[in-house]
Amino acid sequence: MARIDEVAAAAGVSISTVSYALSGKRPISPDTRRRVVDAAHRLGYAPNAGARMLAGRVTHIFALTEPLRRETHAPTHMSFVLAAAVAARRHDYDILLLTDQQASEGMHRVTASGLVDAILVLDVAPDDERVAIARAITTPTVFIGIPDDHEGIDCVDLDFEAAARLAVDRVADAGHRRIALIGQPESTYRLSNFPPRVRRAVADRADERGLAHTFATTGEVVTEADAVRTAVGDALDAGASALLLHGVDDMHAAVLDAVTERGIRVGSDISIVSIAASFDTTKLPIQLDTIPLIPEASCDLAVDLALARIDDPHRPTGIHLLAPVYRDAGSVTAPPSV
Amino acid sequence: MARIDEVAAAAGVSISTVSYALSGKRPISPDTRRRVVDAAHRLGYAPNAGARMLAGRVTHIFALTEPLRRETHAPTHMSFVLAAAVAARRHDYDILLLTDQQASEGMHRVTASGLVDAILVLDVAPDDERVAIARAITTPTVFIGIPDDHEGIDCVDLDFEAAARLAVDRVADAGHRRIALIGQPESTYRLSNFPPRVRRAVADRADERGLAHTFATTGEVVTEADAVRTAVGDALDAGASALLLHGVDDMHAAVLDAVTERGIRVGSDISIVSIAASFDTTKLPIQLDTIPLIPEASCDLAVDLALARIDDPHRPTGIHLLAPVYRDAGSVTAPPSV
DNA sequence: TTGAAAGCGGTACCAG
DNA sequence: CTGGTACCGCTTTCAA
Repeated sequence: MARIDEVAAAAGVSISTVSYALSGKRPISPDTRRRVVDAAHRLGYAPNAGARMLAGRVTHIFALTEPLRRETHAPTHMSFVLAAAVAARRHDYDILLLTDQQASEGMHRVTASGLVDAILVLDVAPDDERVAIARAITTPTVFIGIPDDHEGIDCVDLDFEAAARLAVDRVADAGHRRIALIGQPESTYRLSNFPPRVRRAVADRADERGLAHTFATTGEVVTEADAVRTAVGDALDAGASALLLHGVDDMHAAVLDAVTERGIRVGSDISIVSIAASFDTTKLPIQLDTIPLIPEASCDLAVDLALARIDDPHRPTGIHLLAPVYRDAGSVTAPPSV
Repeated sequence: MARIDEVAAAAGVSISTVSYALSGKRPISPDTRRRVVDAAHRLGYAPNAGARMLAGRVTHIFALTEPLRRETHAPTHMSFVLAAAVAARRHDYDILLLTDQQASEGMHRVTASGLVDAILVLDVAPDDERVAIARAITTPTVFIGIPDDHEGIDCVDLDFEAAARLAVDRVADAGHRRIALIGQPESTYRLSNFPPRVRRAVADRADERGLAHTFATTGEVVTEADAVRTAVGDALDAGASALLLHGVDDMHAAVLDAVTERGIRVGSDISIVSIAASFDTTKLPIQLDTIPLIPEASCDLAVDLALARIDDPHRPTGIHLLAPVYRDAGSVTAPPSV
């Protein structure tokens, strides 16, 4: 807990010089600069957080609201939290946790007390209550995920439509003429924002490319292995030679099970692409081509957006989409010549 | 972002009166007190975090170090984070996240900058590197979990030995004479601190109670379904009428599978108790008697300890064990009369 | 029971 | 290129 005046004394300069030498906010001669840095290092100096928050108007803290609800996929969620923390630290920011029960109370509180410079919103729901709060407070807020009503707020997410098109193009280019999209449970298409968009984007692109296409959901509310089996069976019976997957890890596993059971080999008898998977697909028993939803990418961009808005509170808000990336794992090949 | 002077003006009192009226640190007439509270509420006043940290010497922030590594059981981990956040909020504290890569750097940084009042350590390993750091810094640090070398540090955890004894007593009281402990994978008994203790406590208590007992591990490094099946089979062949389980969710599920396959009914043909499960056992296909490891209990106690140490930095450190609680779900009954 | 004012440890402006 | 110093907003003595 060394203080700035101790560093100043040790370096034989004034405290303002120490401040400037360390922040780099005004030119300092290389010599003094070194003396200051040395002294600071030697004393283990770090500016007092409270003093910095008071004097500067910057806290160097982001709040992270995360619902932590039961239905949240824990591993995925953890990756996002970790990615957010890493991205924040790269800019000398720390992460303050706001859990669900405090979503509203917490966002208001950190704003009123000036505890944080910006708020990052995780695990965004289509009708997320935090949208209203974000509009009501002055603290810059960035959503990682896109709610239905996103007027006037900053959002970051994967470009799902582009991802869907990329997947269709890939199998079309490989020569497939009949494809099937294996999707999420029924209810998801009513409750969530993106599954319907992916579905439509796939259908539209398939039409453009002249591909025959089918679509199937995989359960009612949660993924059901039986429903997946049926969906895969129907797709194959309809003559599909390529499957596009959009869903959780369980669904992927069930698809691979169903395919394997039939003695069909992925990457030769059938081609598969996973769209927007947010889990670690390399843990699946068979490696799949993937257009992943990458937590690091989303969080990096979110942090950049937050910093930009802190810098200029009046810059226009908007949705920022991440370009999809295709990860080839050999699960797409030319269709078997019939 | 109303300030204290605005509240003072609105209430017609001095700044210091506002401070005292809100903190309750000195007697204020009921009348002025109400006026102040009203004004503060009306203006949405919250003390500026930076100013409070500077002037008082209290940040109202706890750091939470969490490794977030791959082998961590994500759902369990999330429960602990949530429990810590809730416990902290009850005392007007927020949680600042320190992820793995920053474990050392972060703990030093928050200490040097006075960003937090105390540090909570999650997901403690037997040879945890954070022990050394905790000793080197002045910030009060509480471990949720007990490392091998815990000299001079504060730790909180379930009393595993007591839990083991409780489990043995329960089945012994129910009339069982031969029991089996189904444990963790081999490597865990070398790498981790508590599995061996549970094993020994079960064995000792069983001896005291005159019970025949066996023990089996369930894999090499990770839980293997086959190993579980074998372990269960051996136990039954040896005539065990009660099983004690100490392991992860997968192991529990595998045990229930193995038992069910044999047409044996839990709670009548065989009795089962789960010891120190940190996951949600109610999600298992069959409800089991449990002596759970409760995140809320651990975190509440950890926060209390942290506050106590902030209050008195010189109080003696030590291990604080939580008394085990038996949750009856009907899976223990008298052994079938042969 | 209340008020005035001295810091807390930085930042950044104003000088030089 | 460097130094002096007026705040930042609150807590907490010291006085009344």
